[in-house]
Amino acid sequence: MNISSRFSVAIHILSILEVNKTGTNTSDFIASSVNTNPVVIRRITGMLSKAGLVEVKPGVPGAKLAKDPSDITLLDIYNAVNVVEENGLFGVHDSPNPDCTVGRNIQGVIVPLFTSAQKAMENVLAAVKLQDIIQDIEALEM
Amino acid sequence: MNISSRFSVAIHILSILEVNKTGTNTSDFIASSVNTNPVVIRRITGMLSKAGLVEVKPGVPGAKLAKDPSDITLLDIYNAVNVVEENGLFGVHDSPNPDCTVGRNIQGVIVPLFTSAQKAMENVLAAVKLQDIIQDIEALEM
DNA sequence: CCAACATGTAACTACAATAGTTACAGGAAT
DNA sequence: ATTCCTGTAACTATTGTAGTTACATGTTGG
Repeated sequence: MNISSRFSVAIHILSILEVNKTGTNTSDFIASSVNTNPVVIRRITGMLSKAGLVEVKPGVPGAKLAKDPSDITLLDIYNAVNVVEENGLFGVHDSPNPDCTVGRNIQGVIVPLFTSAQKAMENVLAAVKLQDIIQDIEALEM
Repeated sequence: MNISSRFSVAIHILSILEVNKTGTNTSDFIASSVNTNPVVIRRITGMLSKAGLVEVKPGVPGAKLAKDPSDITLLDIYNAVNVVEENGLFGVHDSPNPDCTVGRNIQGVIVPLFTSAQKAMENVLAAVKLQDIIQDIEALEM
């Protein structure tokens, strides 16, 4: 299992919108950079739009960032593309047997642990801004 | 997407082995506590056995912990049941276009970030011992 | 005003992982 | 030798992902 590449593709899309901000970034153009189908790009761009990260209008070619890159965190993007449910990173078997000491208590014990493990991961994402990604990309081009 | 419930089931299994250490914990018995099929339990127990966390022999009813509960961390269990590849929590789209500034650099930028996010999550798991789980379960019974 | 072009989205396919199930081979012990 | 258990192969159903085709809808320049 892994977290859907929608997340990494979304970061890729937003990076292009900033790096190539003077150009017209159509789904076809972005798709050729990501190396996928334009419909995949439009689907993800739609999610980013609903989350208020991107501005895009039917019929009007190209998309633009709706916010400054320093106001967008990786966690914002991660939430936008709906790759992991809130407190749902770890699957938990349901309906354990209440007639067993372990069965009737296991969920209450592990769910908070799973939640805090997930939060620790998400906190790392929250600490990185799109701006940092752009800077890293441009630094690699020097 | 979520991380397979094999992980939570494995924690459940190991907890039973400790809490009911004086009894004979067959796959049928454990399955009735987890509320699943005995084969599912045997599959997971097999993984835990390969990882050296459990002792089980063909033909001999029941399984036993191979280590002290204070020497088993949730990370050990997580690794044993193979729910997430090393550095593979986040899926990354492959073959982005090298003719594009973003395309040729995006992977180099995001992979280390993904790795550190994953590690942060795994560090939380590493900090919890099976012994802690057992204590929490028993505390809830008081 | 309409032709050309882009976005939005439904519908379908292929593929992989998960979880449950049946069936049965093989080991252990009374 | 019978009985019970573990190990495992094989199959199913379900779900999520990613790619693709097709087409309706919206915009704009000539």
